[in-house]
Amino acid sequence: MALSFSLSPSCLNTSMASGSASLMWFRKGLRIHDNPALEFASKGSNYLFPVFVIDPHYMESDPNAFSPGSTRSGLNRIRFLLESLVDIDLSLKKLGSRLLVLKGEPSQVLIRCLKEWDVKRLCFEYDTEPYYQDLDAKVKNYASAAGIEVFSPVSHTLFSPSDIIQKNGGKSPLSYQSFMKIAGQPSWASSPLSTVITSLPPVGSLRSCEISEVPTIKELGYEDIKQEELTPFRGGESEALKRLTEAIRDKEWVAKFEKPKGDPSAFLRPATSVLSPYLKFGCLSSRYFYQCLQDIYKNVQHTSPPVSLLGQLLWRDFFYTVAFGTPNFDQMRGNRICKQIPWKDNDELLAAWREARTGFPWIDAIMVQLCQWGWMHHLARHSVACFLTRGDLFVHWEKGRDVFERLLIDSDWAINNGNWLWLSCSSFFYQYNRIYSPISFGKKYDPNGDYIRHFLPVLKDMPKEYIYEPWTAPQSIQIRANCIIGKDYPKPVVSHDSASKECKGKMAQAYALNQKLNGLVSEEDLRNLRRKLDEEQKHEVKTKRQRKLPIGN
DNA sequence: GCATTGTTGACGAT
DNA sequence: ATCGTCAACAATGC
Repeated sequence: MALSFSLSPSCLNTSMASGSASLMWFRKGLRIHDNPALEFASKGSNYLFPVFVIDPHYMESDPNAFSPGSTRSGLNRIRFLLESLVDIDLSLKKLGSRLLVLKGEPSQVLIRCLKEWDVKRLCFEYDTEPYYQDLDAKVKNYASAAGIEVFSPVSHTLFSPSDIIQKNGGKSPLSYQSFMKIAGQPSWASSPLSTVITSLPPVGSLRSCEISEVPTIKELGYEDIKQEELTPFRGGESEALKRLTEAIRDKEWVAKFEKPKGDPSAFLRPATSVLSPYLKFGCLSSRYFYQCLQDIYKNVQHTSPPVSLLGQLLWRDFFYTVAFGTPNFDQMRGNRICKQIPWKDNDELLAAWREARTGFPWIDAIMVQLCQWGWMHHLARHSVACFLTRGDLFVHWEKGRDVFERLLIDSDWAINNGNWLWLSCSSFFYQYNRIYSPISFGKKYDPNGDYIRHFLPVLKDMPKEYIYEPWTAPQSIQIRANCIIGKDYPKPVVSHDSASKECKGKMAQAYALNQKLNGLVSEEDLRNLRRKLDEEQKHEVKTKRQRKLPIGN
């Protein structure tokens, strides 16, 4: 199908003076197709400078991090980004241009480029994340003072988050249904107009700016890591379009797609499209994806949002909108939509979870897949997120969020935080009595435990009767399976039955407090509740011990 | 105030 | 495979 997006005529001012230069600043939106900023930058300019800035904060090796990578990102995602940059560089070269890679604090680098190259027009995709809101404000301030035209279109999402918030009376909708009601159809949904870029203006003189090619992982200062320990997913627009074509070739699969029915244990052929990392970096346009889906839907009976494939794109927009409209969205404190809950500060439990040694094979296998692939099925994410927070360990969702943010190749600020709020029953979803069992949830999809055997080879010879609960295997079986529990594979860090019961009790008390104080729970209120819960637990342990004592002693 | 709804729980009965 | 039960939440709409 043709790429078909129109820009409103007012955006297309082609009467620029000759000799003018435009700068296209790539951040997300690492694609040529459906890229309004790139298109606008290339129109009516004699020179085009396509720039990507390597932000040391994001890219520089950090030996103190808990996994290989920078302070903010694991190596898998850094590599995915570099692959995406190589791909866009190749595409630009085919169009008579190239990618100019620079290093440094992005606003400083950008401002220097604008001066040096006498840029008259600066184009970049609008970004709703707080980091870019701050950064972009600096760059825009400079540009407007210097008389540089700025074009910053919303093209990462289907809708403009600020439009939706405005339509909803200044607040973002807080449920999917209310979001859907307000959103309606995207403005561009039925305006097919092909805008395939066939050539680009040449890159002008670079003067004294230091430009490099896209660096390799090694050049960024990282050790080479064994291929088999890295993600099987390759970055880039070409790969994204290939994956999309493959996914939508099976029209029946697209029409019948129901997210909650997917199999989280499928790893040879994942149950979902795995387009999320490409959407995250903008290697794939969500709007192009949307139009491809509509193309298929119009001829066949199909599932509907929220469970359909289209529904997944709308979830993405939903979280982007709430995240944009909610101050302190990424933390509990000061977040008006987040329940205040006295989470435990327990680094040992957190480390056990993060390092895949909780002793629950289903949980640990998922965490290994996260570390190796940087991707796991949505329901697998639910399992481990629920386990860490309200289900078993009662560790703060922000801690789990940090681990996902670092390791996922598709980690996306709005969506990741939104889902952690959801799974921890801090917002959006509140039925804390519905807990995923770390034993039976995986078993119902994969009774043989093939997923566990693949990601936890230490358990590969454990009989299927015990693979979800290896600590219950008789010693003789453990010996035969070459896996002694407590030595080769850990014992469970908690008993799921008692831990989940305890969690439910804590959630009930925390909810009651939030309700009583109308959500205005102070640090002190939370401290008091935490103390109360600790005392109750001590008492509980004591009475249990007493019950165990032989009668008559 | 009350009924309904909410992307995806576990478990047991049919 | 589909249902009711368990125990039970908040937001929404009437």
